[in-house]
Amino acid sequence: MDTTTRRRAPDDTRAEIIEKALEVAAELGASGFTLDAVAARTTVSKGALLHHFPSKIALLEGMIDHLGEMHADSILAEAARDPEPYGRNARAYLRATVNEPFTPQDISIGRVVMAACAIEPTLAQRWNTWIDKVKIDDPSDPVGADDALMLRLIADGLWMSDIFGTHAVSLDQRQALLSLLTPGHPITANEA
Amino acid sequence: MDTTTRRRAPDDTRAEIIEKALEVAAELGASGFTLDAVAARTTVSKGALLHHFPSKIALLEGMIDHLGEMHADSILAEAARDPEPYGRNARAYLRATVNEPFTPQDISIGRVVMAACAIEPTLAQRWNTWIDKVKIDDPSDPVGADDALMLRLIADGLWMSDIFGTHAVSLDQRQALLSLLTPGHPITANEA
DNA sequence: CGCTACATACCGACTGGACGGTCACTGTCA
DNA sequence: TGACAGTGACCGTCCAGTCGGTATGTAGCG
Repeated sequence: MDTTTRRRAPDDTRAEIIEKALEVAAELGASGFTLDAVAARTTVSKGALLHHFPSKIALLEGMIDHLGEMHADSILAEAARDPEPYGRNARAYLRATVNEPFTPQDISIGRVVMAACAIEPTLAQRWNTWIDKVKIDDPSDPVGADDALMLRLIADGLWMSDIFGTHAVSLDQRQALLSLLTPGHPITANEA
Repeated sequence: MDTTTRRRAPDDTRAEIIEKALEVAAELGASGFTLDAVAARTTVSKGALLHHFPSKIALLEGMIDHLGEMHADSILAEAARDPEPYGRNARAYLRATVNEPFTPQDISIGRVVMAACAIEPTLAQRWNTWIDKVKIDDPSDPVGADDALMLRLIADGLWMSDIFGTHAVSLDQRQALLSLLTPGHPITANEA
């Protein structure tokens, strides 16, 4: 068993492909995101790419799983460092999603993912699955469901605004949105 | 000047093409939205289609202009029938955008527009231009800019949620979001 | 330990179809 | 007659996915 084996572990190859695919998405955008472009950037051939991801959609699924997992992790990490339990998860979701300004690469990747989800609805479902994992298992949070939803909608709207360049939202404004939820003061009218 | 002229006014043809293009978008989705499919549905040929819209992007621009104009109108209409001046425009934006549940056709068209904007950023700018027209020219509204922005982000987030099927938001919850803005009670912390 | 058999990673030229866009031409009006 | 709506066959490109083949592992077996 040689440490310099020529045949790598499949998981390594898959990981490399996804990593490079994200680079291509970041640099070339949706129109330049082709299997050939991705393969050209990896150390493996297009054949190997198709061997590990049997279709373009399968590759996008892999990318979305990767991004979804990372995003879910960062939401949980934000929640873990938030001392205030009230509305913690919703706040963490907003922080992890749009707290810091996007790089041009982030925007480009966001656009590719967005286009993919718009063209292939199953990909949108797959993303939703990842994000759904976060809000589960926190009955300890006394925040009203409506308020929590409100903050998530704000986060999503802000994300879309950043991706499409709709509104210029300052850091102060983002900060203000984070302060919306306070214990015992429901924002929306019909709390349960 | 014959009323049954065989050569129609160009504007009529353009209008028909855009109308039929939206039908194709509604029924076939982003992957089925091709120039051939659009031409096949109109009374004119593909050549005429390309005569009026010299490229696919030009056609999408025409569709976005159409949708943007209609949407801006319906926002203004909502605003006009709202007796409460405080936050009127922001509320109207939310109402016009996501007050009533989307039909599958609406969702499909939304996805096509979304994909187009994600792939071709200039289209996103074009949409923004239409929507920007609404918030202009209302210095009479005393609502804080931050609160107005908040409601717009909620509306956008809700729109995206409807398009991607992320959250199931009840009519009651939508109603509650409309009640967020009340005079003299800023929601966000740092009102000007 | 070889030897065989099979599985899997990988290669890259090729294909087949989709699709955006062109063009030479006709018909119709002012 | 010039300008323009409109035609539809055609073209060129792009690109996802295929396929025959090679290289490199591993498992069984005497």
